[in-house]
Amino acid sequence: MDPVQYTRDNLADKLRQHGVNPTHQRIEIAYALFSRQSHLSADQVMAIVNEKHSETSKATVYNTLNLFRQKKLVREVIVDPTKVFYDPNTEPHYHIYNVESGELTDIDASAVQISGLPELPGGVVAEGMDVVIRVRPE
Amino acid sequence: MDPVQYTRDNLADKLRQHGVNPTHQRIEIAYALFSRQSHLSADQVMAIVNEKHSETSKATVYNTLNLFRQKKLVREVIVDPTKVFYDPNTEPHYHIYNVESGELTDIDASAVQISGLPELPGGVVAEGMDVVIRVRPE
DNA sequence: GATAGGAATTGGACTCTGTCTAATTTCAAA
DNA sequence: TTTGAAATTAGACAGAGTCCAATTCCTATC
Repeated sequence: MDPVQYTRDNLADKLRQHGVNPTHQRIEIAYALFSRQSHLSADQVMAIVNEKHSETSKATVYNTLNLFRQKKLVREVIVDPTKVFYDPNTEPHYHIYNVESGELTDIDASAVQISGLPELPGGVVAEGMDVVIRVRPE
Repeated sequence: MDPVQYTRDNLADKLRQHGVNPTHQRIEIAYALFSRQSHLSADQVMAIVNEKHSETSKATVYNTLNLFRQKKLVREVIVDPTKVFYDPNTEPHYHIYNVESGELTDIDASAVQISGLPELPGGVVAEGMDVVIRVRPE
């Protein structure tokens, strides 16, 4: 599957495999997400990418994250009403969301069994299922 | 349980039962949500409540919806990255979300079985679980 | 009825996330 | 070297939601 260690080099390949032209900015944004393997908001991506020198604009960060989503390099996680998180893990999995701290943790989907879901209404196809366990400090 | 027909009168009682002082504006907002039994955004609530005469400000709509949520009269549904929906159904249930149309449909939770979820990390308690099936037109 | 005081409501300014646009820069191919 | 499409950019803009100080509304007490 994916390499153990993400480098700018193998990320460039990954982008190409998904039909994304690997520019400097796109590689840096991909590196921010994949090297951490964590859920980042556009804001956080922006801050990481511009840590050393300002090199990527807000517009590019948003353009790129939307492009990555379309090309299925990342997945959106919608749990916080104020911002979207981007998840570099595109394997089926679920989330634990701490509503106080905003912390987001993965749950492996392979162990989870869900049964008894109804038929979908006619004319639509499932795109995915999100499961979020909302928790708060005891 | 809840009355078959919601009236402004029995909604005032319902508010009181949840520790909410039933003012004119709060009753109208409750009526908008409960009489329709559908998922509304703050914007939609605002429009409904001010349909005939302008009688409730934006600040009050937001204040009231947040109060209703705290008092567990309604539940937030977070599926659309741009706005929160408020759901007058506080029984456990899940959702089908049409990402094209924005349409939100309930799934009865009692028929659904979910097993194999991991232990929660220490120091937190579950507040609820959201299940959203994202669909799009075929 | 009059008054007082806390609760609720209000307009409007403000913040924040995300989008849009027109101009500029980059880059690869010829 | 030229050229043209793709990518990036700054900054204006849009929409959801919050905040705050001022006003209005209720209710209890006299």
